[in-house]
Amino acid sequence: MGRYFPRMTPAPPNLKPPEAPPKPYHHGDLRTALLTAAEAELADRGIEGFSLRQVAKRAGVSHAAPAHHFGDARGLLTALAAEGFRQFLAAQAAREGVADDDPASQLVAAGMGYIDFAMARPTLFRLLWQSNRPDFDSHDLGPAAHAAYQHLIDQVMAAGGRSTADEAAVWAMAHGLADLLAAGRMKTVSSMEPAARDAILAQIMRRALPPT
Amino acid sequence: MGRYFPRMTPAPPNLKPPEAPPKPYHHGDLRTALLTAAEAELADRGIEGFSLRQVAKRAGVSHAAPAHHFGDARGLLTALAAEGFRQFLAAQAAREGVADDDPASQLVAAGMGYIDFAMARPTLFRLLWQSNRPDFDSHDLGPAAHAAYQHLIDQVMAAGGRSTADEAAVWAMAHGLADLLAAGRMKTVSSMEPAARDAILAQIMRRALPPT
DNA sequence: CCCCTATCCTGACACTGTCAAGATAGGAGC
DNA sequence: GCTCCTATCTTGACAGTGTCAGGATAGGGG
Repeated sequence: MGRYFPRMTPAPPNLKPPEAPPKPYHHGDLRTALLTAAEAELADRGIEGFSLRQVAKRAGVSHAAPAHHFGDARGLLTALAAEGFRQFLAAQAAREGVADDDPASQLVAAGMGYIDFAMARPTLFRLLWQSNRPDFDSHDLGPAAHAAYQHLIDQVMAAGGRSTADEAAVWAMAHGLADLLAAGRMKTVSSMEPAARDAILAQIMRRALPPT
Repeated sequence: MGRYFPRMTPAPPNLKPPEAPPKPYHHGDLRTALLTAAEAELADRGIEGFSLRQVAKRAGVSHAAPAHHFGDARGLLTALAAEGFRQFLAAQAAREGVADDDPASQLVAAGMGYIDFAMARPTLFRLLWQSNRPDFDSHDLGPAAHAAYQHLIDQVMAAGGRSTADEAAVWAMAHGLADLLAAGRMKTVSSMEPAARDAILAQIMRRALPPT
């Protein structure tokens, strides 16, 4: 079966001068190139407009070249999501590195990293959290996904969280802010300048912290 | 252009006995039938697996019949989303009707309705909040979408909210819980029995309320 | 009774994901 | 050097998709 989404823009003529470089038969690092092209395509056309053939074209290979590395479209998106979760975790670590050492500040920092990632790469964020196209039972995506949000939960515990409610509150607050900001629906916050935005987001995150 | 997602299951033989009822040429209420079929398809195959031809088949009409009523696939999803937002608002009203009269209780009730809708119809919820396929600038979807979440904001004000942070905190908390529950990622909460789940969710929602 | 309009169908097109089969390189062994 | 083996990439095909153009059908006003 198939899906068919017409291009919104007919694409400019794009008359290519005969500048064809002697493209080698073997790419060399096609797997990485496809992942890069896939994220670019995702950002350009969205999850629902994602096309495997378009990714191949962007990487300069034939439409069936991705099959060897990823099996099918689901496999490519699964690999992309796994890599995405690792970078998602890295975004949290980056915030923690420049925050105060006390557990509450570290927890808020993790939440801020959560939000940073969502705002910087909104489509990838939605692939991680709102799509069912990747295979979350995959051998590499499964653990990667679990590790990413588990880190936030660990921080809750370190900050004195004791109940399911404590975990859920902090996670939901970070995730709700991230999702609404990634979707561009919370313009009262997203339109602020970065410093003020960070301040207000940190203040909000603290509300969800375990009551002392 | 087109998309192509293969069916995961080859579908059972489904040998039809010659029970063809004398199907009339004019359906009578095809618009409504298509919206119903569309939501069913959405629930079955997800947003990414949504197919206009499959909707038409489900409604028992030709593949091009929807065009007259909705223009294109985007038009159908836009109409479906608009109706969805109205029911989303109704879910909040239902909770408010059985809650205490004080502003804080009413606000928590609105949040619970927000979550109710997400858990009862997760795919439709994601069409409303995480998809870019509907046209949110449409004449009926635009106002419907705005009214739906604006109601929550209004409740925040009635409950003593004064700042952007107050609005954002309550909205993000309700939305974060709803989204994670709809996606089935917060199993520690979603697997609870309804009464206990409601209690813990209400407790969490109260954390986001404007500080008294 | 005629015609007009809304409604619905048929057929075509370009684009999609996937599969099968062939073409090409790169290296190991000799 | 040469052969052969394997991984990699291409080509071609197929069924399914959204959209458009044009034709068929009903139902109601004159």
